[in-house]
Amino acid sequence: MSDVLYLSIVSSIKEKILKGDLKPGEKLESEPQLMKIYDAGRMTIRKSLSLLSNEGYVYSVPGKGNYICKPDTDIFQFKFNKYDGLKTHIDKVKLLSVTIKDTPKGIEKKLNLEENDKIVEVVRLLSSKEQPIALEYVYFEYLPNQPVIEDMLKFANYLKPLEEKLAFVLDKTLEIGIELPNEELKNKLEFQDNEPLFKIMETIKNTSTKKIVQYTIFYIRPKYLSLKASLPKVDKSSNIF
Amino acid sequence: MSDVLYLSIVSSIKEKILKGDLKPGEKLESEPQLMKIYDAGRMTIRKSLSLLSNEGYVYSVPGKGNYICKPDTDIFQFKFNKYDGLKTHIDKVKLLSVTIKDTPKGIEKKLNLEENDKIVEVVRLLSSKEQPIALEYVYFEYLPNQPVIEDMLKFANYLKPLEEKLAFVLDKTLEIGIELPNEELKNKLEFQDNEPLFKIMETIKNTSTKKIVQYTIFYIRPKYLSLKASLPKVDKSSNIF
DNA sequence: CAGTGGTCTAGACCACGTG
DNA sequence: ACGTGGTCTAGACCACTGG
Repeated sequence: MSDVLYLSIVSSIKEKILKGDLKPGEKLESEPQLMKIYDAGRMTIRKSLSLLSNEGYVYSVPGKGNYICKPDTDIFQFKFNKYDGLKTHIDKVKLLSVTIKDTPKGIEKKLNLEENDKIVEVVRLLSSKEQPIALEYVYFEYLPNQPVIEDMLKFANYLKPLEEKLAFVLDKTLEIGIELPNEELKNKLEFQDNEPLFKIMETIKNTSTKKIVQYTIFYIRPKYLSLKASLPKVDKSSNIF
Repeated sequence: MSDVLYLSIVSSIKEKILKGDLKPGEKLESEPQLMKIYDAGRMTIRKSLSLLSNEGYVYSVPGKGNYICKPDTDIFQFKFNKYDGLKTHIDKVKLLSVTIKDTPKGIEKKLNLEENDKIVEVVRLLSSKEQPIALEYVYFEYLPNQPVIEDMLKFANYLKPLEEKLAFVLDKTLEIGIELPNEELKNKLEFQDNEPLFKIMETIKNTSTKKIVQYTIFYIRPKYLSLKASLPKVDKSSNIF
């Protein structure tokens, strides 16, 4: 029960679905019927249906009716940030190298570049107070006259401000894999056993220009990374309907 | 440009955001102003704002105004299904064992069970035409007089029908880790090197009863599992607003 | 054809935030 | 007091679906 009519209608219908009175695929009462049932105007009913639709409970077919969804339980959602989402606080970010290369092996396809283009490779080591945790390789197109180096030294996540500015145009993709470390990785991460590492590949693409802005490979020891996902929750925070 | 007024308003405002004329944090024109700008009624303007809100472009503060969002770029979404989401088709599902145990070590906390409760452990091997791909341990409470065994033998995913019926009440959680296989895992998956495995832990909880319905550990060779995630896309499929 | 959902308007009242 | 967004209504017209 809510003091707002359309929310109380939402609760009522949701309860019927949860109790099983309304089953996936079944048709709801028509909107004129719902108006009578809940003593509400049409737009109020439709606001309720809109909310239920956003939350994945209901869909509608023009000319036919409103129906209960058969929900997809296979979509998981997880919040992930290379720097904030770790189990340990990152105390040090050490810039190992910044290299301008002109023959990137294996990476050129990822960045959609021509053969003559140059790319910047940034290698950074992330450590807690005690020990190294992760190694990061960042690749992006080399554009002369762009002073990125200073920002890289200053900020753990130097792309963050850019991301917030361009966020609506950026499309990020993650791929998670496993890799057994080679000697270089072992040395840089300062361990000697054959502990496998998470290999996280992040691609950032500008959807306007269709170009890949950045490609990152992130190696991290599993004990420091928590990869938890859950079914997407719909935020009811919005009041606009 | 769309033949539907509120959609054309959405496009117009979205374009302004993408071009950078409207920046995150900035205030939109007030609703009465927007009514004049677009020559539309209030509810039409609000429908547009509603859509923009659902897609993460706009939020509103009662008594103040509508604002451009500072989007969160750290939430990734991926579609995952233990059985359909693999790189290889699963040809065989071999039931290795079904055991009723009364002292589950390490699992009892996960299932919120009392000490005297019994649980069922189901071990299954999933194989392609050529070779074993994944090993699965499923744990759930043992309830006498419930013939689950037959279903388990018949269906690769025996919980699937149940899931679809109860989907609105089920809360699924995934955790992804890495594990170096012990001898048992190596033998069952028929390989001898030290290839690390994805360890995927799935918890299924009934949100009504607050009980954990099922806990699954899924070991899979990395070459057969594709774990790709992207920023959540908002489906504009819904016509209810 | 009647019934359904989709779009849109004009207008009302409220609670909230700022002066 | 005024402007803002939040809720709600009554009524209109349209396109689509079904018998």
